[in-house]
Amino acid sequence: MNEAPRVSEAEWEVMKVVWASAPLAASDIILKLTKTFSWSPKTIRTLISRLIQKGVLGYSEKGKYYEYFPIVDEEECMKQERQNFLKRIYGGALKPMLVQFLQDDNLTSSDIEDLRRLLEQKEKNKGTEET
Amino acid sequence: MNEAPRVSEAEWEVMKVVWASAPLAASDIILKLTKTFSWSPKTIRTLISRLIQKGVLGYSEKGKYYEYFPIVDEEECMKQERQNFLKRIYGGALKPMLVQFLQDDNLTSSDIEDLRRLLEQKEKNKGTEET
DNA sequence: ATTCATTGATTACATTTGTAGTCAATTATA
DNA sequence: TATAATTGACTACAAATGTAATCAATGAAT
Repeated sequence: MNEAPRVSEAEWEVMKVVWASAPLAASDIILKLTKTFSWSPKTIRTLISRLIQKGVLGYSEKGKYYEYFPIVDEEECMKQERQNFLKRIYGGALKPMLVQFLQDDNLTSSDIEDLRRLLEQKEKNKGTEET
Repeated sequence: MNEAPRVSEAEWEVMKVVWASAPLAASDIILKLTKTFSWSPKTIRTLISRLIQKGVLGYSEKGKYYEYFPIVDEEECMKQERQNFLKRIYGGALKPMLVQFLQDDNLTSSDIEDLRRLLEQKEKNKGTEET
């Protein structure tokens, strides 16, 4: 029921903008992206077209111009990307991956505390889980 | 000093095999990969060639055939992939990413405990860090 | 009203990637 | 040894991707 439309790296940047502030006119998308990337407006329009073809971006004629909005859910897509990454690089082994990310050492003390609390919570839930 | 050779997904699978058991003859690489993927031996040889062109795979004439070995370090490459992923999907924000991975709920109780211990350790180190 | 700029559709083109096939030399085998 | 299979170099080709340009229609600005 749910095809997996491959969103390329450049296309992903467009989706991020749209997810963040949809609905948006093409010109708005272009404005935001040209601040971060050296992309021609033409290029960005191409990316938009492709996202529409792929069925992940939608549009409606609002007023004189199109207004674009996401068709697919950001959380869902991110989850998919997480799973792809995990599978591709770690063969799906979550813990080793987490350990390495933790060892990359980019966490503040308060991040660490938050994560510990989250894990504590998880552990408790495990305890009360149904078999 | 260190160009970033883009290793594609299929190529990455070849590297994984080589990292795991180098040095290997092409036929060995092919044997291992055809067990997991429906790739023609020709395809795998193409991937090997491209990896050599990209400078991430090396070979030496051992006996009658080539023996292949990795030029780049697996840990380094994985770190690079982690960073790419983190940047691309989370704009570089490590904690949110970790939280989501944790919430995907694929950890056993003992995984969770290990991670907690690791975080505890990290927190201690933070305490004794030089400014 | 005329001209310029913008929008969206369509087309372009090089590079990368997936997925092989060809071919000459070499090796293994009948 | 004659023949078949394998190896490695080179070639092939379509789809995806990055990166635009062209073109017709529409809207904006003088």
